[in-house]
Amino acid sequence: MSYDFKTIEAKWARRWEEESAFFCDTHDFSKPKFYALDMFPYPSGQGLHVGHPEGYTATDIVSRMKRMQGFNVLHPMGWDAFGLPAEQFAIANNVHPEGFTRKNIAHFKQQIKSLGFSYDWSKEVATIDVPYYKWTQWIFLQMFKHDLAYVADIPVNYCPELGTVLANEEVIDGKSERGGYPVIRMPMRQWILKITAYADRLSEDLADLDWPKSTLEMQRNWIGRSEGVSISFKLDGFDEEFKVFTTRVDTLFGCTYCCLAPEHPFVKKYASAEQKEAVDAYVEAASHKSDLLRTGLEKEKTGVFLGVYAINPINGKKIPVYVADYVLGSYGSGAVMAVPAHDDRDYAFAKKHGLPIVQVLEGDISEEAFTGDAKHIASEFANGMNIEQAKAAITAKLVEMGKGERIVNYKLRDWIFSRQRYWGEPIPMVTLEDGTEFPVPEDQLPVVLPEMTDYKPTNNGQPPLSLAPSSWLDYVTPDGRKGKREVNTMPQWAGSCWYYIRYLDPKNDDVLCDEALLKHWLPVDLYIGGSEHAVLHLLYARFWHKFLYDIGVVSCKEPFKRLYHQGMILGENGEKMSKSRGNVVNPDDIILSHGADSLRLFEMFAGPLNEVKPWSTTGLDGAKRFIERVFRLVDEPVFKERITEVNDGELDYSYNFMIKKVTEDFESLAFNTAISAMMVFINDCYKAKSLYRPYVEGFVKAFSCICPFVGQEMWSLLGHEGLLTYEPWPSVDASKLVKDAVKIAVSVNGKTRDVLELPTDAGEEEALSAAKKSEKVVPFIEGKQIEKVIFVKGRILNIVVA
RNA sequence: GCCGCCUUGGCGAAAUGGUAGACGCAAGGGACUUAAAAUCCCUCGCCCUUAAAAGCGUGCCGGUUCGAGUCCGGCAGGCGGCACCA
Repeated sequence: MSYDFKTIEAKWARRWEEESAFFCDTHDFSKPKFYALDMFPYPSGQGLHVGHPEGYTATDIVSRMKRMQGFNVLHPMGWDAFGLPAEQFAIANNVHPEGFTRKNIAHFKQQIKSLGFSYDWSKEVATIDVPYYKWTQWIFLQMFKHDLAYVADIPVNYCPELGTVLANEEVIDGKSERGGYPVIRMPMRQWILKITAYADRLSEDLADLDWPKSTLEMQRNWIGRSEGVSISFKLDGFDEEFKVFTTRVDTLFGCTYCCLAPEHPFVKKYASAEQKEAVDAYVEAASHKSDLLRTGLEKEKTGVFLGVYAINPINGKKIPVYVADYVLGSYGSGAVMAVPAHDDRDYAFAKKHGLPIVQVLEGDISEEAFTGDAKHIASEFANGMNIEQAKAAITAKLVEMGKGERIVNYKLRDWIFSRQRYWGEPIPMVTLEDGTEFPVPEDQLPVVLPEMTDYKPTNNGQPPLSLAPSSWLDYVTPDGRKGKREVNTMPQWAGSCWYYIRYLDPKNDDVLCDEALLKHWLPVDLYIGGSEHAVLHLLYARFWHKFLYDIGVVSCKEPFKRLYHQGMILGENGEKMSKSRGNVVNPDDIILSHGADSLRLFEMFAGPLNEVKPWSTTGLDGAKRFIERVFRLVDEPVFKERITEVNDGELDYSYNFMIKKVTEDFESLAFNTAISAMMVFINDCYKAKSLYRPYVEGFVKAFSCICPFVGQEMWSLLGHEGLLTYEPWPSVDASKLVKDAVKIAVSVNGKTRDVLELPTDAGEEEALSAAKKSEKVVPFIEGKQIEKVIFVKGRILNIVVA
């Protein structure tokens, strides 16, 4: 019987299901724990694509190995199920988004099951489940109680096409992250989470994480911590000061004007009578510009003189104050000191408006600002100092004068947390008739989404829930005050902020998770998912986790100890898979044509997990061919007969080397090289006269992590009744890894001339005398002075001649 | 513009500073077969060559080293992220 993947895969999928083979008793603390987590998918209408199994196979391989190594492994799966596409589908087809979503979940689940992942389905969660989002709402209430959630009328990123606001993280080049629709700025009442209160810790704690460097860097840049000095400038003729933030306090003597953001309160208040008209017109125009226009393409520095002056605190000089939209209202204090000689933007602005340029550091400023380090030449007491020294000296002076203080600023802004959508968690708040915000009491959770027939936002910008029946909308507090429920819902990111916690205890209705389980299982040991979440999900989840730490729910500071990103799988033509390019590969087709094991093997062998790699039909054929080659060892009589109970030693080295390599490579997620080591072993098996049974079985265990169906089938063909799941992981006999003889490269002046076979313990002298006898080496050293000999045992002998 | 990553055969790739190209794909040749498929064996960086040996070779230029794909400096190209953050 040859390799019949359809029968094999159906058979073992059924058996695993029947026996709940991968059930994890989270309350069993007797074994060391291992928590392997996948980023749970959004169950889209298209079903799984071939990118999903890539990351899932990686965590599955590690999970299977860890189980065999004696760990209690938690490997769960769930659904990030709230979201825009379902709502848009519902509107277009006049159905409820939940039905569509549930159908997609069922489809995803069936697809995932057919791929042989060892998930414990008893832990499954979906963010749309009422018992789940009850606790999402509970966490929100705790944040509200700790002053981390507030409402404000603020300028937001509004997407008319989607009919909702978006977080800063969801806006890319002035367009929505989902759909790519234009986004405009407009003021709106919004719920906001004070993520900035955690900016310092979110930035600092990155240092302890085993995460990809690039992701750490992206988060660091996004949070944008910067140390500097806040300086007070007095307005000339008024008893009023404004503050500017600078990281280059050393250049203060070169400050020749100041700029305020259009949003700065002083702009309207202190613009002079003559300038008022021009200033108002400028501010008005700036408020209509979208962020894209204001910060993007249009690099020209515009601005208008306010008609007032400020006093530079360090030298008492009177300098003009401008309003300019290159100054952002949302960063620092919304005001800057301008030093044209040593800042590119200020240079451009000063040139355009004919403002004086005062050079304080040595350097060429004839064409552009000088921003490098140099000696100060016009900074009075700081002359002769470099940047660092001058910063210290001038800061000290400002502090002494009471005009400056060291502060830290962040680029990170608070998280706009409300969406004008139906298909999201209701925000458990009520606006009372007196206008105050009232949190729904915890014992009244969950606030369940009301049944509705229309999910469209109203045309006056009100969220769909504003049309909910009054039985839902109207609320009376326990002490009799009346109010209306919040009609905004949470963004899709809310549910994914804490799902890894709920997996531990998914059915608990009393608390979001049992305390003992939290202590034992967190943090997540291995988290694999796409890098597109580097600053969205992965930042938000860290924020929530830190909050839960502060209120004593979790006991570790970070949720995900080790993070890894799988690389994208491109189409066969090397381009991104897309319907329009016609290069999409559907995993269902592959399972039918080659089987799940071949798909898993191919994706793991195609290249390093974190790299972008193209799909390859012939590569997939090759994967299947290897499985068939492996399968033959226990299936074809000619090989079966070679399996013996006595070890003739022939495969000792090959087997032990393979197991060692595979164990290390699985641990470091280098599956492509682990597989190549397995291929080498199998090639050796084909040449061997006999196959020592324990070696064949050890191989099958390792192989079954990648190809679980055929691995299990082979295990059964080798005469075992049970499942492989908890069979002990094969061990390595290190003594078998020592060879009697080694090949040593002999090089002359670094160029390899011969390879000699020498006893393993051969020393330098033995190697050198052997080399001197080699006819390939002799011509290169003959008649020359040997100046030096470098010998690395078991590796190389390098002879240096004059 | 700034930050990070990457660049090795026809292709995917491998190589604790120590024999560059393991393993696989594609290609070519052979065995088996009436034939094909499957399988098994062999060849497979470039140049010169009947062959061997020598020479060249990890994007480009330079450096460190007995020895560099690997470390350092500069440049080019590609990918990802941020983008007036003072």
